[in-house]
Amino acid sequence: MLDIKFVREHPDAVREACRRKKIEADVDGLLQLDQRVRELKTVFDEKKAEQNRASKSIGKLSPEERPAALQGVKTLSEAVKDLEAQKKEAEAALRPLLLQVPNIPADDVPDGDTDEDNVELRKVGEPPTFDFEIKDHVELGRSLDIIDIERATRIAGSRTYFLKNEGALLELAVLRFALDHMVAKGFSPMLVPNLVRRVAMEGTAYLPGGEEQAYRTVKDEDWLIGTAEVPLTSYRMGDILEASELPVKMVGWSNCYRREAGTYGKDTRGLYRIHQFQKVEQVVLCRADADESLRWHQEILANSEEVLQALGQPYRVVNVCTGDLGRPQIQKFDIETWMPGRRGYGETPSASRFHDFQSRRLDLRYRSETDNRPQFCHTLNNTVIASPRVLIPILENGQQKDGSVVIPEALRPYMRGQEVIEPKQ
RNA sequence: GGAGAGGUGGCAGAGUGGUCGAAUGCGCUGGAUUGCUAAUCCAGUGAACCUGCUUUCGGGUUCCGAGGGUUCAAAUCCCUCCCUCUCCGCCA
Repeated sequence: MLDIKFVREHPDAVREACRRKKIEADVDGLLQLDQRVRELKTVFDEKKAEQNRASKSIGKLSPEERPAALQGVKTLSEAVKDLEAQKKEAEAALRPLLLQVPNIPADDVPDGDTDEDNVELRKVGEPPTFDFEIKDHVELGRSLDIIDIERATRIAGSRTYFLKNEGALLELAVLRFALDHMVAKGFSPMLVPNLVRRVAMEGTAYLPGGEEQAYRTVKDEDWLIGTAEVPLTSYRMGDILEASELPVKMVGWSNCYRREAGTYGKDTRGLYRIHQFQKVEQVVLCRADADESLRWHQEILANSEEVLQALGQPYRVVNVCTGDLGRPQIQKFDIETWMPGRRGYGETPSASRFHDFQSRRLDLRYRSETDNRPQFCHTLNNTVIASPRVLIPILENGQQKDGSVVIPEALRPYMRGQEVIEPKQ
């Protein structure tokens, strides 16, 4: 959610943002309503002040003097009530309009319609070449006896899986490796609620709008998180932080649940697009300073790149274009890892910065040391690693002619030193 | 699941129709004192919004969980909802 003052003062920037992001928002209607709200407020304030003065003086009157004075104030009070109703109605209509308004994309976000227009910033690592016919992760998972999708489907439906044997250990290894990497960088490790109230979903801007994408419990209205970003960013909701507490650097580990509605027939094979996975996620809360925000954006992006590099995975970084950017983001960098089975790069981590778009909804503020007024924090987040999706490149890139898979060195300490996963049959 | 208690400023915690944006304590800021630190003393210290010949100065409105009601007047009375806690039961 943007500051209404900002919209008022920079309507053209807001219209430009709508145009670039291809998001509809009634900016003119919003501005007209804002004007009306302020006019009503001025009139209401004046009348109410008059009433307050009159009321106050009644308290000081003697019992004999009161009845006469009461008559006059009563009509005044009725007029005030009427004005208040009008004002409230206008204010209530304002919020939904404001919620439609997208955040302003950064200048260096490329224009475009879909992810095909995302701009590649850099490639790191060379996709491996194979002198044999490669298997994809589904085939490898079966021959190594580490992934079972068929049986999962029987008991849990589409887009589900079992990880077993080294598959289970490999997932825990990669997650733990990612977590340790972030803890070494000063991020606080957090195990978070996976089931949250509506406020947290709304505060992080997943609701309203994302109802179809999230699971909800039937008896209580609780939501299964699609990412640890939800509880982590909401963690200090409603607080006024001391400036000395910033930046808040957190790394959370959670299960993530996504309905993947509207994706029927898309990415149906294997572990790419599934209903449940585990993710290590980094979240930063920092001062309301665009430059500082940008520096953190680069840093959290680098953190995730370091993890992929340590795992020896070839990847590229793309600057996500306006049409593929969500409403809340200023800018987003996706990291795409080479997946031989797809003969291309597949999305893995995704680093976003929001400025105060989320914190305004969450009422997440800090008291700056310069001027003493509370200000909204800036929020950022990035995936460190999401599994089992990351197992796809690890298995596919690491496969050998004999059907075995080499475990990245960085993970071996978490696998009791195991170097290779051998085929079972 | 059964019974009860409660939601007040950065925090703790008074306040049960007007003198309450709200006592007191802690914290914080400034000052005094002080070999240093601590302690002590004095002063200040909520937020949002509107507005004033945008002047580190003023005026106003709103906010005591949320929403509604009673009243000239509500933190205080009534209703609805949300949330938290305690005890009992059940249980990983």
